[in-house]
Amino acid sequence: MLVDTGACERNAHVCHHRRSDNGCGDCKVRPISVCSVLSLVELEQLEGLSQHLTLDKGQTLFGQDEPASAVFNVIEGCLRLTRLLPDGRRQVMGFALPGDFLGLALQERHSVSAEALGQVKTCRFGREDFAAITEAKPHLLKSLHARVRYELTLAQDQMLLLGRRTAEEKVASFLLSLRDRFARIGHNSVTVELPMGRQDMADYLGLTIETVSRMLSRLDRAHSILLVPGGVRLLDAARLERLAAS
Amino acid sequence: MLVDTGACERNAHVCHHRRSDNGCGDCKVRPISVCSVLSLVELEQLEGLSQHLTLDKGQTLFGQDEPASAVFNVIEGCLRLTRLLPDGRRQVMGFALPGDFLGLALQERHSVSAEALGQVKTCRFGREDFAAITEAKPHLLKSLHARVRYELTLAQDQMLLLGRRTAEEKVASFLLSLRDRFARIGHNSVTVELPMGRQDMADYLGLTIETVSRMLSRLDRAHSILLVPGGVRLLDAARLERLAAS
DNA sequence: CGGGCCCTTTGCGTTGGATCAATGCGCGGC
DNA sequence: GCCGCGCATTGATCCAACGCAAAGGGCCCG
Repeated sequence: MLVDTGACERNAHVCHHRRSDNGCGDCKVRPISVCSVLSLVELEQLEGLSQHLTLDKGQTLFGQDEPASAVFNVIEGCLRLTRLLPDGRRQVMGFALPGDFLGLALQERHSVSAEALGQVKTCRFGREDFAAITEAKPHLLKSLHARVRYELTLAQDQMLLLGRRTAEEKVASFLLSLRDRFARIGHNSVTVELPMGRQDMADYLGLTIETVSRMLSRLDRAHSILLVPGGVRLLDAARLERLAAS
Repeated sequence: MLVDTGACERNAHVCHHRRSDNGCGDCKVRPISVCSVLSLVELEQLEGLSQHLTLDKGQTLFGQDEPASAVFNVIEGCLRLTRLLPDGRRQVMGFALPGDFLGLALQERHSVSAEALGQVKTCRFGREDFAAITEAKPHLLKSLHARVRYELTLAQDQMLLLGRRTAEEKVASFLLSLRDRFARIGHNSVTVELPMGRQDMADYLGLTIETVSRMLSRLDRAHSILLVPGGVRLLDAARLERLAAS
């Protein structure tokens, strides 16, 4: 559970050049992002204020307690959102996938750090710029509002999971929710990719790495899942659902 | 942790008569509620759409999975927001105090039940009515938005607490956060009132009633707190802070 | 293709909090 | 005042998950 506090990489690659090839118009995640409510004209305005930003595996998009100078749309890849206690205990607050919006809470300072779990592409907006846009566009505000409300219900689900579920239920529930999230962004498959390591799963579920590993092995032995490199194949989703729901 | 599913009381008292004595104009919680952003003229419009609703101890304002027909402002008293698993395990998602808004998530159905921990007074708005008001008043939407964003950060704090803190840290942290919440609504005192029972605290913190009791006794024995009927006197808040922060 | 690195898995002993079981205690009703 | 009820406390035991240690396996790099 203790993690090293090694210096983190911040040298993300910013595309300053005009994005003629991939503007907002043909953005892959537009239909599932907060931008989906904007018209083509509005998208063009937005485009001028945005920057593409690419991160490599392990790089930090922003760190806990840093001033929140920008917000982001995730276009590609997966990020880990973590909060660290002074003594090194860590809680993973969530994993951001394509279409997710980072900085919803719009606080002065980020309450979590966001780190890339693989190559990640994001769309960056300056905080001031973004505040101005939402001010001017009530339907964007409503879209953001709907998204925070959704995030709040997810957070409450997670509170129930952390407070009252057993290790096995936690792991089963995690695999299913990840499958559903991937399905919603078009990755429909019985094989669920796990872009995060065991330690990340453990810190997300309030467990230790050993317990996560043991529960995965147990589910594997029971033929509920099949452990494959980089992911998990769900063999008996119904059984997992029963475990997750209780 | 198992709770009986006895029939819950719903016969809340509704004031249908015109509230000449206590309109929104002199509402006690207005400065700290989402209504604080409305002008006096707007408040009068709002008043026509609202109903006062009084609950006695143990009565249910709304139940989990019921269609969400209304939203509420808490005026007086304290409510417990709980989510129940099919097998009876319970998670208390939070406690609502005066000034709090119930139904922020604006879902089709309530994801929690809300039960009065003592006498409670609320201000009720029909769902449709309320949606129409927020549609018409962007500053109210912004106020709600700010509130959900705040709730989201609270939920994340709670996730860290549930996932990574020890029993003693959980209890210390709970007492401090309750003190702070009471302070914000004017109840400034070293003695923190505990309107909820031990079981409620346990279900909020992901513990059992016995563990909560033991931790309170331990803090008492260490002279960090003093257990008094109906509450707790914080004797060494600094020590509690150290425990809570780690 | 071999060595080193890092992550994962597994075994085994430990433990924090759960569970079980009394007992205590405040409060309302009679 | 005394009884009964619902909650809270305390003690004794248990067990799910933790912590440690060692072994396994994939992958990169020379």
